[in-house]
Amino acid sequence: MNKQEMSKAYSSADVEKKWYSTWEKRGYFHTDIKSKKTPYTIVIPPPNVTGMLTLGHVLNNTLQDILIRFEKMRGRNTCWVPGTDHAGIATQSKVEAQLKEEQNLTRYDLGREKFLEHMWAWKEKYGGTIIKQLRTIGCSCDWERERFTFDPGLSKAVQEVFIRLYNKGLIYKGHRIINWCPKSRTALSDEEVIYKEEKGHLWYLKYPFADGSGFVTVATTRPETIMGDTAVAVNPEDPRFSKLIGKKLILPVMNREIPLIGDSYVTKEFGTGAVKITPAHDPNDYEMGLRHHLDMPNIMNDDGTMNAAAGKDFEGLDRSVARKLVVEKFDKLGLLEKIEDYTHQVGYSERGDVPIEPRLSNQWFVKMQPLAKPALDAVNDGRVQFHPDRWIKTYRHWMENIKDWCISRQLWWGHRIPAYTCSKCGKLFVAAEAPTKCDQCGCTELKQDEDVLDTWFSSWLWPFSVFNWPDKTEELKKLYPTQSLVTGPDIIFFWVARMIMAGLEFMDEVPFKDVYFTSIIRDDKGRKMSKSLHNSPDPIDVVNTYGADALRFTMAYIAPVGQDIQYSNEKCELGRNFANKIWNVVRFRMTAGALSKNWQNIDGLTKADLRPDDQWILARLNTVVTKITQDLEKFNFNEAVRDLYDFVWNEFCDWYLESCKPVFNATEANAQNEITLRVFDYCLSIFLRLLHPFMPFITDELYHAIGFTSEDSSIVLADWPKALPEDRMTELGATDKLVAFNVAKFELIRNIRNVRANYQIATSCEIDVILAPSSEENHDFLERDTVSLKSLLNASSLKIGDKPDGPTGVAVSSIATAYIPLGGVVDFAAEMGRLQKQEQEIVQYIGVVNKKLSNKNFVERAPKAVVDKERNNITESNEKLARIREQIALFS
RNA sequence: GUGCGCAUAGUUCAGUUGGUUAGAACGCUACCUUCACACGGUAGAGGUCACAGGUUCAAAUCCUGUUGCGCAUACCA
Repeated sequence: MNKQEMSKAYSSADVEKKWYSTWEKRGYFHTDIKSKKTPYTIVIPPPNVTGMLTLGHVLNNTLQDILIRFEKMRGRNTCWVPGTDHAGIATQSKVEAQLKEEQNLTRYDLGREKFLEHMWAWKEKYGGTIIKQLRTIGCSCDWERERFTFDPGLSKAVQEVFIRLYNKGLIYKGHRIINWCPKSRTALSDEEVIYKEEKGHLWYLKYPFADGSGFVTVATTRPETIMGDTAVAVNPEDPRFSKLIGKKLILPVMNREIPLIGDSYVTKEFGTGAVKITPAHDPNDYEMGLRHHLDMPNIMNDDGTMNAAAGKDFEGLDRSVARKLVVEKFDKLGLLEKIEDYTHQVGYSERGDVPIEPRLSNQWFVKMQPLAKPALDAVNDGRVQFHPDRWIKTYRHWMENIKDWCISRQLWWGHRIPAYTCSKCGKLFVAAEAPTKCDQCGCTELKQDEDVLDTWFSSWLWPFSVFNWPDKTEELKKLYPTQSLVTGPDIIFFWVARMIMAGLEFMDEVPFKDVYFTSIIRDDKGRKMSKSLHNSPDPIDVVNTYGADALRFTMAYIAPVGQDIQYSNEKCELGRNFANKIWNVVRFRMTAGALSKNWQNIDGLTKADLRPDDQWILARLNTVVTKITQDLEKFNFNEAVRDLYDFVWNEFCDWYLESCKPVFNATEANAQNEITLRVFDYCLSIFLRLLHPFMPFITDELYHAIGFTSEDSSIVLADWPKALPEDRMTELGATDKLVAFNVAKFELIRNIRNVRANYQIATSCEIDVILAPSSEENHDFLERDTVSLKSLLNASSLKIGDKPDGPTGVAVSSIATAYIPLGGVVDFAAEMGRLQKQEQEIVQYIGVVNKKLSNKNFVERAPKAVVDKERNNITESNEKLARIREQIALFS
């Protein structure tokens, strides 16, 4: 390709499409299990199979891709396992809703078998969109290893785990109060309940004593449950009630006798000090029910409507309707004392978005404490590291207070529980296959449990089930444990903690070494992205507008470690502009001549071959290579991106590239040209590689365009740059001192340009410059660099010498005083003004430093290096001040 | 209630274990279509680092408290 073929502005669309399919076709992302390289594995947090790509996914997967590409370039045998989650409730609800809308059918109309057929057909047709979308943003997943949490292999793992835990006594069936979602009609785990603050009421209801001796008033937020009341409880130490304990009350509306009981659980100060007890519909009431041997009538159906036990007046009514009716009835009976406004937390079903109903039912549970202990240790002793590490506290708190995990769901889309019950004697069998007959009574009719398992019961096995555990596969042996997990802190309990438990329990090893928690993405007003707010941009639109590289780069740039990020599409301009910038660097390079023969290195070059700008950029490049590598090792993605951006734009383009122009443009052939081109190419090849994990598409395009790689290879396979050793840098003259000199030179140039700007002299208009160096050393340095200086200043002549006669503009900087002859246009007042402003600033600074140095404590207690530095500053500042005053004197 | 986090330029954010005169991007002002790039260049303006104390020779940085915001979590019906 030559420059003529490169458009002025970079256009991402064609480039991105072309490269992804090439990479995939050539098998770059497929892991060779036979490779001798050290493995580096990441398993993707499997998105819901029904899901569409969101910005959250973009962030999460971009960071994983950066790690994978970085480690691949560093010589690791990388493996990124992709896949999707069957997402029980979410997927089933979605399909049920669609079935209702399109055919007006419920899952019950179809029946279990037919409905599941429908589910699978739906999944084949609409599922996995997100997997295709991940390719659009450049994810280098090993697609040949794609898995699904409900595929046969993973189902086998789930079954195996269930049986093992059951046999170990860690899975049991229990009659307990669980969180019930009346919309999906299933039990939920505690983690699937989200609490929302709601403005409700506190109803004060009177319960008369059976003997007619007055009444007790209870305060409740849930009047609709009174039909299930089997007691009223008070604190036995409450003097208002203690003597009344044991008396009978009449439950109004139901006209049933219930006892007044004493239980220390009741808070005397809250409400009236008396609580209605509904054991089947409240976890605390249930506990109390057990303690006091109370009846536990269930008054609701599984869809949140009242059942026969609630009485004829209520049967069939929705819980919200029943609430109103109960209050109405109390009011009519004169038993409604008052209603207060009351703000409280109401538990909602995460997926169904309806208030959950505590419900007494038979469910399967995992005993968590024995599993939690080793998992807690693994994080405490650093076998698993969290980034940022403050999440350890959250993890610890949950693990130390862990409750048993309700794993059964009354859904159809999910792994069926491998438990069978004898229809005759009721004996329970847990096994992979249904037993042919009951070994207790000989009955051959064994019925499988109707329930399926919580989605997370398959997700928690993901880091090893994807490699076909429990089979002892080669993959499992080589690729487990994985290295890094990148996920959101919102699923620390759902997923991260449980994976650590499962890994230790079934593999005897932690599932990953590092967990990087990503930021939560908010809109530019700080609101969470959500469908209902329509503030969630479609990443695919963003890719079409700005390019995938731009989106990736911007995401990495704006995502701080452990902080929320505010996103808006416009921010992608940053990435797009940056892509355009490097595109044009290469365009520029194309005009300067053929690719250097030895661009791969700068071997053989020494100090004498290089211009100060070459030495400076090599020193900076070396620092940047080290810095970016460290940033990535420490998961400091945004720092790495910022460092790269600053280096490429503010150092390489603004200064180095500009300094190369006079060399490249020289009409007569010169030896310098060849050397400078080589340094240029060397730098370019390195920062394109550093950039590749962040912007894979454009970097490969440019790597090919310039000829750093052959048509049949790719930057994907290139080596990660290594910093040169210090003694080599010294040989090249790329020392700290040189860098300091060059930076001072830039300051000088800026000062002169400032004079230019003040006189409104166009950049295109040439000027004459005379430099009076402030020392012998600076003199030598500047003399060596006149070509570059001349070009950067667009000077027609540049001399080193004394102040010329006649009026001049003046720029005083640390290494030299510059005179710019301006003929008759010198504005004395303006020159004076600028010099005086400069004088004022420096005098102020000298004051501050002098104050420090005259402080005995500072000189005595501060480290010597700090004091010396300040002394040096004051010497330099005084010298500069003298020169400024000299100029002022000339103008007065 | 408890825990965690945040507060720096008009806006969005950097600022590593305390140590030059606190930086960037976007926006703003002036000039420039110069042969890499107007998705650009040059030069600028803009900050009492939320507030009040404390530790220190030295605090945006460490400690305490206050205020405001966000998140997580808890059985107060």
